[in-house]
Amino acid sequence: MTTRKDIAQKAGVSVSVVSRALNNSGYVEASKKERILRIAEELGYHPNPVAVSLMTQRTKQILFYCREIRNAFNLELYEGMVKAAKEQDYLVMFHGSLDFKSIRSTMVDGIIFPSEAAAEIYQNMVGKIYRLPAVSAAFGNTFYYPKGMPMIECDCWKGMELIFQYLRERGHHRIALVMPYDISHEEIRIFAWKDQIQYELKKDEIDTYYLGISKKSLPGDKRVLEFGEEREEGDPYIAENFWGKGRLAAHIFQERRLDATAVICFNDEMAMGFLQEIQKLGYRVPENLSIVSFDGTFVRRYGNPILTSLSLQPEKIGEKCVEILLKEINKEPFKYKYKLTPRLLEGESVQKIKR
Amino acid sequence: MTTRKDIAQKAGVSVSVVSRALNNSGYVEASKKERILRIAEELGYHPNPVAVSLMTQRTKQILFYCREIRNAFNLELYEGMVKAAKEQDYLVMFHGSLDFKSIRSTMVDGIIFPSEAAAEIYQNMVGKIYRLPAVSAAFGNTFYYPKGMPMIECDCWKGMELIFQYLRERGHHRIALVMPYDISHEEIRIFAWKDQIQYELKKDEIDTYYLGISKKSLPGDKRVLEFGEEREEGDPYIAENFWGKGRLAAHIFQERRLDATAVICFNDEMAMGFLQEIQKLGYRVPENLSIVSFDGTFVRRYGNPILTSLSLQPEKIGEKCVEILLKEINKEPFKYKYKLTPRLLEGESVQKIKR
DNA sequence: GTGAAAGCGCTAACAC
DNA sequence: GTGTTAGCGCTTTCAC
Repeated sequence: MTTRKDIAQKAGVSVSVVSRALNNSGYVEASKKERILRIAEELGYHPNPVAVSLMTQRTKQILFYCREIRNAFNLELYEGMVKAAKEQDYLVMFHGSLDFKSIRSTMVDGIIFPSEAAAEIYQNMVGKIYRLPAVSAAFGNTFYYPKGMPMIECDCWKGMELIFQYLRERGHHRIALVMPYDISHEEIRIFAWKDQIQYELKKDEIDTYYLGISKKSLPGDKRVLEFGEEREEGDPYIAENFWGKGRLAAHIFQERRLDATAVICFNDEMAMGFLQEIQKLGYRVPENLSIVSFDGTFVRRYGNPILTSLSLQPEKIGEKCVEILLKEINKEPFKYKYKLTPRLLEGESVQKIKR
Repeated sequence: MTTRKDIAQKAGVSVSVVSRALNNSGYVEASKKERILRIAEELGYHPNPVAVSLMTQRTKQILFYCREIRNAFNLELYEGMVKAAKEQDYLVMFHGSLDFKSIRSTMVDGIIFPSEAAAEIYQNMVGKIYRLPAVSAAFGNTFYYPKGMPMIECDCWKGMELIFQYLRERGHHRIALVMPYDISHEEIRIFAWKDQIQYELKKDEIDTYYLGISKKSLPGDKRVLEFGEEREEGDPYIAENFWGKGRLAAHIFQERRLDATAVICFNDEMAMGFLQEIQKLGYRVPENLSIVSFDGTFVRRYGNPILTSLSLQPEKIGEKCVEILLKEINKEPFKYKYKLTPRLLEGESVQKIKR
């Protein structure tokens, strides 16, 4: 690799002159400058980014600390980040198999978390001693609340309101909720659903219409697997991911003989599993049953019918995360809370029903 | 940030002693070592990765140069890379919005390309002057052939043979091919299909059963968009991506009134679009029409019915890419060609038919 | 205008 | 065993 020293030697000047010529800073005799530039070109010179980083104390890299790369929501978050980062010559690295400790031996200027939970765990483990600028995407989780980290939030509460409004306008009143968690989980979607559904369901019905796919929600049900848990051979429809949990939810829905006319799913992946399996069980979507999900990612298109989904604006969240993180890195002022408004994306999975 | 200097000062020794103590190299008096380690712990010391990189001339980072992050195949390639890289403490960066020139200001020890085409373009543009270790995933493309770069190939020819064998065993003989390219494109899947289908179709039928979704294949058809091209408002079923092209292919299939009993799709995303749209057009899958696609990624599960797909083993390719790239980086011996064998993943989209 | 020199945080050869 | 020194590739200050 050619260095500035090589160029200096060939041009018969010192390294500092080369540096000034190349960086367009300070005084350099015009003819010399030209010669230096030419030689640099000839030698195919490019500055060593590591040396520049050591000098400037900036790596121009950001880490997106995220485990689930197959989750379309995370992908779209990432796309937003890349877009915003590019404008300021930053690169975003996508990584989640890193343990928190080794983040410190990663060449980054800052770090982005995909959720309050990840952010807080990090904060407690290393954030206190290692003060790397960090921001987090957020969804109104009330349990985890990392202190001193800016949060970019999409308003899930508002989102649930929008979904209910949309469904009610189309005649739906008995509306079930499909979640990968237990009903007492500190999740804003659950609170918001309960808040809405109290007008339509009796108190003792709520538990029935809540389809929580977790061990706690379905005690003793062998079909439930936790995230990442190995599936036993031969089981036809369950899996340890959102899609598999969605499929299982369809079976539970049938087993409970629910008379719900609409189902709201935690995210698009779960909805895909639910949709597929409920159709296999003989339901027609949207004729017998309407489905709406959260997220609004591109996978909603893969459904047949295409899913109606509430966009949590992942790309915008991603962009905002980078914007704020870079402010933090550059010691510019920023706020600790940003709130984005969700938007309903109409698909084909909801039908108007007669009362 | 604490440095070794800080520790040295506090411990009353020189930086080199600290270095030796921390790196467990050379002689350090036991009691001093202990003290140094304790102070490092207290101060929350971690070595500056940039400085280490400058010193060792290794960034411990690899770049996966890839544009399409929404493509499940690329995602699974990436997952394989991450897995293999982790074992050797390497990080993989996912990036494709970088122009080739700026790769040079990225802190990486090597670079991985997702296809022969990308690899060759890079090779011609910067690879000749900038000799960064590089490898590429490959699919038997015969047009692009980057010299001097190791290629990890999954055998698409063999894959097509497997698909035909599978389909023939189930009574299929009139088999169409859905591709995002023109029939004269240098693509091994097209060659292999022609090679197989010559036994079952007459020469002048071949063009009809080839469903190429490209401007060249469908001259004057306004519904065709090139990759990345903006879609005009209001068009219901086309798009500038694999999924949209798959949907359009379904319409072409119907318009040509093809009597094919099976369709082979370029990849899972195209198959998802084709599947969805062909069902909307009234075909029943697999009862009226069977579908097989290439790739074998997780999105095949989102189909209803679940797609039967030929796995090109993306994770394994990704792992192998990293394995070879690291050999290249570490100047260990390696071969220039590695070939993986594809595997058919059965789904629900193929049915046995009576002759 | 220019070049020597110091320094970013770390390593490693070498003298003591 | 330990400290001094030079150097990785670059920037920047400061004499000249």
